[in-house]
Amino acid sequence: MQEPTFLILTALATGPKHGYGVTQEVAELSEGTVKLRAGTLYGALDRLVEQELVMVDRQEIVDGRLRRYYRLTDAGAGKLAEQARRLRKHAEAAESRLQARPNVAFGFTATPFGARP
Amino acid sequence: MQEPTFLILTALATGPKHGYGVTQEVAELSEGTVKLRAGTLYGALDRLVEQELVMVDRQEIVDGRLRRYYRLTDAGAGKLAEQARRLRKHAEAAESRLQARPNVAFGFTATPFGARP
DNA sequence: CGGTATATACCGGCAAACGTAATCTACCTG
DNA sequence: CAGGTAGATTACGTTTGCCGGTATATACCG
Repeated sequence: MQEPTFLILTALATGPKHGYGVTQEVAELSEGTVKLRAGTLYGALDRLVEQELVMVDRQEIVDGRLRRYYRLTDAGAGKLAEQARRLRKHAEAAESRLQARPNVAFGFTATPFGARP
Repeated sequence: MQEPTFLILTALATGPKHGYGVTQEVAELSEGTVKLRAGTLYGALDRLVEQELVMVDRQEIVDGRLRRYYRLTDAGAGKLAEQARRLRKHAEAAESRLQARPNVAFGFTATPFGARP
């Protein structure tokens, strides 16, 4: 599972949202670093529905525009929990290994012989 | 950056390793869940070298076989640190949201009306 | 002698994300 | 009232990067 997909599931964890709402929620929870494009968003949602990690909650028509709400299934919540644990483990592994690494504490220090800037 | 790539950088954080060594290290640090295939490994290494996140440290010939060691560049270590922080944030966001979610505390509880098992 | 472990190279396939444009309505601004 | 912005989804082509398999080569073990 890739990052956009993971974040979509995370956004849906607090309750049903429609596609556009997911985009906003993802932008927020990622501190503005991830802005989902339409292609990514709806493509991922379709796949998630197919995999039954997400389902269509309901749909409304507001101002003549369709608004389709999605929500996590139990399987989706389970999958998200599993993936979150996985990510955390990986992040911890990386961070502890980086600490053990003497050089490059903050930004730029010793670039060993022969390396370019 | 995807998971295999992230794990390759993590494996190299403790010091230079050759390709095969990276595979083993990744299998270990991921608790056996990620076993890199040759195509994935060398493809990713080539890309990382091109992006200058990793560089060839040295190469030896052992038993007539080439053994090429790779190591993290400073840029690579920086990128890894950044990505690790990112992953941790995402994992935290997901986990706190899942806690806030009442049903599905442990595995299987209330499956709302109309959902299949 | 055959299988397994160590190591890397190469290549085609494919899923997913990326990017952009098109569409439609409501609302605000000059 | 024209024109831009925000909301919301659909559609389509491109690119990226992982996946799987095959090939190659040597050493060691049973």
